[in-house]
Amino acid sequence: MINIPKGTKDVLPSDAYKWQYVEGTAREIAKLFNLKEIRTPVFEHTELFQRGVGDTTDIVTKEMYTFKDKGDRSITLKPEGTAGAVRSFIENGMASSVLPAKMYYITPAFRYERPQAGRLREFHQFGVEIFGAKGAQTDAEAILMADTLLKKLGLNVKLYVNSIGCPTCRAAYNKALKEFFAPHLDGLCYDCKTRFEKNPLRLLDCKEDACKKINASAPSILQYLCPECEAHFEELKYCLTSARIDYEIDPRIVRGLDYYTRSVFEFVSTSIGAQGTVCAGGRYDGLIEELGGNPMPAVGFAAGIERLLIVMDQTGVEIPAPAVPTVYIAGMDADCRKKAFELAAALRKNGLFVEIDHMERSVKAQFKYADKLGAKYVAVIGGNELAEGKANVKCMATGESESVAFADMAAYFQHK
RNA sequence: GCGGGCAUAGCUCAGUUGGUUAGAGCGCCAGAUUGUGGCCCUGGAGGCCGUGAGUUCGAUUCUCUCUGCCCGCCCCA
Repeated sequence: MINIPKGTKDVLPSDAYKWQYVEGTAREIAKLFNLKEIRTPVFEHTELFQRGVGDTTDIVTKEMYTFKDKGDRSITLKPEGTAGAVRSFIENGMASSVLPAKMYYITPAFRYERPQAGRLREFHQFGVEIFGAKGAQTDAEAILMADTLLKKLGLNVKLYVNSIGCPTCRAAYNKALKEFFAPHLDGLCYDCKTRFEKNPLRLLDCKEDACKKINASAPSILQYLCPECEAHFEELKYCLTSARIDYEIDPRIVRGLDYYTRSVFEFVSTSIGAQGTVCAGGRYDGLIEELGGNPMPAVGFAAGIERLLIVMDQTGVEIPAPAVPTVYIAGMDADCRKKAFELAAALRKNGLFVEIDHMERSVKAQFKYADKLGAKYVAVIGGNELAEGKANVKCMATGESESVAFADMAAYFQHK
């Protein structure tokens, strides 16, 4: 017995409709916002993520699925979707075509982590990227799109937004943070001491009580935004309000990927344990240049499909049930089953959802099976029917039967 | 990477203070007039009681190891 690898999950045939519903809804919303799908490889050169996601991030330093291929190239399974989309945007010269370039993807992603509720090693994201637009209205549109999707899926979420500024204001803020934390260094946890050196921004979202107490009075990034970033953030807030989107400003939101600038946001569900962030994103104006393209602003977000499904499940969101067969054709003996097969083939050519017996079951058992499938009608073919060229069609809901000629069946079921 | 919990039928779980054939419910298959579903009834299939070792006359039960799963931290979607 070979088991499924740690941190992965099968989507079983009986559950696939849930995924299809979420993915289908995401595609629908994407269409409303004029996004086209992009599909990029599941693996890329390792360097893409090192530069794109950030050399010092947890994702790159300890969570990537990296291996050498037979040509001795370092290859990495994508740990997120943005880097690949940006690589493709640059490589295909999309900067010279119509802007903005608005696209979405539904992709698996891989991170070597300790599996937990809503956190798998292979997980799936619906992601959106908009390239070329620098105004906050575009950030707001991305948020609006995420909000539309989450609401359409029936989720109750809270939106938190923040601005982490541009490299200029962040430098000033980092300096201020260091000045603030320096006298408290001894009181910080071990992790925070290294954060102090490497990435002071991250000091803000430490969960340790001692650190929380200290950073409660830390200066806010919002006080250090440069005039341009501040104006951008003001415009974002204005747009969100005008789109009637509720939000809360949380100056502690900092993202774990290096590429974010200015707007960052998270949609958090309260009905799921620790992994409550169901969708998150922000602006990344420096990333395209970082990856070798001409400077170009961009904004995007990603939603974790597994997390969406968990929340929907826990809150009892009803997902439309999969389609059921219009008709099940039961055959009493071998000859009748042959006729059933022939009729099924003909009806399917007319686009009808038809099922027949594959297990050589009794008529009774075939009825039970048809009932389990939820078939709306069962057409029974026995010796008499075969001789008369008609099937005995029973409506499963009402229990009523009537005779229908084989030749008329396609028309009979067409609108049932 | 750190901490806690749990591994018995396809699923959800009982159980054995260590003792011959390990149980229930659900699900699956079949039967109840060999031409007709749902409800009820009856029967059946299906478990080396997660792995390896130890203690013991004897381990599914006690001890340890490993593995896996779940939950939390970290991090993130």
